[in-house]
Amino acid sequence: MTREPKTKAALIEAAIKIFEQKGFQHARVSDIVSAAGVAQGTFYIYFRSKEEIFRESCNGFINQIKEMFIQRTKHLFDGDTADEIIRNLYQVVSDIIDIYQKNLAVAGLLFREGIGNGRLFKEIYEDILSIFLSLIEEQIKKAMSKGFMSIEDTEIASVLLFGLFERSLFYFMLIHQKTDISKLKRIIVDFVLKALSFDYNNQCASMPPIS
Amino acid sequence: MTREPKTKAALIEAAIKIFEQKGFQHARVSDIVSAAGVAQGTFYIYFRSKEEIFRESCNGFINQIKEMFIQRTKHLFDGDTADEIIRNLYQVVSDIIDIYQKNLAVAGLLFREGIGNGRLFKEIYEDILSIFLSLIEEQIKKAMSKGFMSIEDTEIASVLLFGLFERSLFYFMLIHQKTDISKLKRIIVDFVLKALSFDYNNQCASMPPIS
Amino acid sequence: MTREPKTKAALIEAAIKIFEQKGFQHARVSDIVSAAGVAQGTFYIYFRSKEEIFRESCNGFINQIKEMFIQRTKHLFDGDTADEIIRNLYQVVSDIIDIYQKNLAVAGLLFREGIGNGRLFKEIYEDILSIFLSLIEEQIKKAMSKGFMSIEDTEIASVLLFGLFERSLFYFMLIHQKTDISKLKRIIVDFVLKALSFDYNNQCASMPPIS
Amino acid sequence: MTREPKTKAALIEAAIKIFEQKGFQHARVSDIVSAAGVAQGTFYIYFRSKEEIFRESCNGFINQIKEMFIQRTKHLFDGDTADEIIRNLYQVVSDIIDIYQKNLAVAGLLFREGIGNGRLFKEIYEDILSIFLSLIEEQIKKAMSKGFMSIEDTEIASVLLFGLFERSLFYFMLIHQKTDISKLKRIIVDFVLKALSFDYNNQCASMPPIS
DNA sequence: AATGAATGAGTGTTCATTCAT
DNA sequence: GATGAATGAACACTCATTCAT
Repeated sequence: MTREPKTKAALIEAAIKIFEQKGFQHARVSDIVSAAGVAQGTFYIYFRSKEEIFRESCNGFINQIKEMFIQRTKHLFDGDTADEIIRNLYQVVSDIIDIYQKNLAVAGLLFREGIGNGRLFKEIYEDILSIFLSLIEEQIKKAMSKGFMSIEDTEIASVLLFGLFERSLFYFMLIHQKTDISKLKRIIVDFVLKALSFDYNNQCASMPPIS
Repeated sequence: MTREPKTKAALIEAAIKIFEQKGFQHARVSDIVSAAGVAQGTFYIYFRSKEEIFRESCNGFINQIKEMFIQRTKHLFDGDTADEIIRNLYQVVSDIIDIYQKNLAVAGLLFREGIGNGRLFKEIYEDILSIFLSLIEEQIKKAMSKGFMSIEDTEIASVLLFGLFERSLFYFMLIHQKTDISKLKRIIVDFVLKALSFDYNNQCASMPPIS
Repeated sequence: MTREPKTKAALIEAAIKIFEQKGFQHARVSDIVSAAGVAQGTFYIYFRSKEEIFRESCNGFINQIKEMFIQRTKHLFDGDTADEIIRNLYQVVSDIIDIYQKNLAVAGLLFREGIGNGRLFKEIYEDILSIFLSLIEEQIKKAMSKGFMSIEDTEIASVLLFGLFERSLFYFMLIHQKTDISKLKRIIVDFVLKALSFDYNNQCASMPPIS
Repeated sequence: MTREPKTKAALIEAAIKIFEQKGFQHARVSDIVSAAGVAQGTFYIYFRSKEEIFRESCNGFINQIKEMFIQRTKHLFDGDTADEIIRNLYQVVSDIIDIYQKNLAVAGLLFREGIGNGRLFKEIYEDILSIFLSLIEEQIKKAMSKGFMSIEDTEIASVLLFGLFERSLFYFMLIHQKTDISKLKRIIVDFVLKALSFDYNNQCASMPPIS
């Protein structure tokens, strides 16, 4: 386990704070270092540039979501009843939102500042996009093979799902921060399943009482 | 009606081209004026700042979509059969995508560069968001009152729909420009209607053969 | 005739002064612009970089010497008596030294600062070197063909002459500024002619009383 | 006699290599230490500054030439025939060139980088200049007193000789490395002697067959 | 309306040097 | 002696904006 030096962690923490406050463009490296309590030059021991610390600042969040998603979806369709699958899906949605909430500052960075700024965008946002699109598509295909749903074009469906997720979290977490989160989770699951022509069968698809 | 002077139009055209090439941040006013074939100072006769020309560059596109949307949705639920509504909705989706396609450069500006960049974002993107969210929500309420669908929370539904639209067009028009557009239109309509628990009734909801 | 803008000339003049005082490395662009009485940004209208103004500062001097040399040596060996040639050569030497003296600051720049500083050196000094070596060699060959001297290797001779000139002017003009210049001119001519086995014949090679 | 510690020697060796590659200005202390395989801080145990290691890097070469010159010229005019003196002078020239060749990297440093760079120049180059000028002048006076030559101004003559030597070695060793060295040695001796009005008498001044 | 030379505030980055371990 | 993380002063260069013509 390579211990991240304290200084680097302090710089990242400071960077997130400053980027959030001023936006990427208006954040000065000098703001970051003074917030981190280190000297100007120290910054360049750990980061090649302001862009690099931006990227690294986003990584923790991206990786958390990615890993969680991969873990949680492994057994998403292991159950055989619709009910089980609904519960599983709810869990995934719930976890994504929780991670989003715990990393609100970074999420803001990523979806507000990361998009735009030319170079940064291409490397960060489009990466995330392609990673999640393939993860989502994989799950849809699995669901289809298990007979839970029938979709004409899995790529298009994945993109629609991604967009629906990304922008709604962006809106409700960052712009309009007042919604009842557990209601949001429930509605998203329902919306998604219906949109994907999920076969609710004759089972009573009651939402789980999970927080 | 004062016609836009030639010079101003040339500047906007040049700005779109340069913003598209280099992104807002890296586009220089000097790039824009030299692309437009006018002098530095001329720029400031027509625009107060680089931000202003950015905003004005986006306006045509935003207004086209907004006006079309308002016109087309006026009679969206005037029909009484599901089939008519499906046709109407398809028309709206189709028109949005067509306008998007005709303004690809500006759409790219708006959804790539407009998001982010602090000040610009707040003023442009969140404006669009709130305008479209209320327009969408209004339609959903109309649909509910006509008995075509039943939605738990119309605000959340609007946000989900907006996100689904915005990001999917962004993806298929700007990043991954190879999808069969008419198929995309059809699938979006279907996806949206299912997600909104649209009551297809016992009618044969065949998609119209419209281009 | 393209008029050099006043501002550019002022910048070059200021640059020469500042470079002379502080050396290339320690001269700040801000020193130069404030000496020239213009704004920081104005510098970059006329020069791409600090290096570029250095190069341009040297050009006037280099070109003066080069043109004079070419003009003066055209008829260097037109005379048929040794005496005439000695007079002509004296004229060349004298003119070089006069130009050197009139451009002492720039000459100092070139031979003190221009050598070294990696990139600058290669482009400026070695250019001058090759230009003058070929000009000198050409003259030596002419002198040989006219029978005034007999040299084993004209390239080596040119290099020796160039070095002898360059360093002695450097020394007597810039380091040790107290020598009797007309004596120096006379001795250089004599030194050079002897070194090149010039055939003084039986003529009385009295130096001309030219200033 | 305290032997130079290994580390110091490694640093000097590395410094010469890096200075040669990048030039003094662009050589970083960090380049030198990493080439020497030691830590940043170690550098400052042995050298007060980047300038100091530059100076020390040049010292070996300068001292070698100086010592050789002093030794070899002790008996330069001990012989009474011109032939002996020619042989002796050839030996000096030959030894200088050999030392130059064995220290090509350092010689390059000194004559490319050492000149220029303000402070460094004054302390290093002008030192060398004055040392060698006095050594040369001393020899010329000795030669005059022995009746081998007759010179109007020994200082000017010394400067001319120094320049001729320095620049020609610089040129043929560092810029244009293809000349026949033994030919160069022979021609320099001849050039110098003629320039100094050396009295070849009626002796057969055959060059020695030394390599 | 148009010009384009001039402005000058703003900042990312470098790197020689230090010092606690 | 050796380390290497930390320092922080220093500066070239950019470019949106202005304004006299």
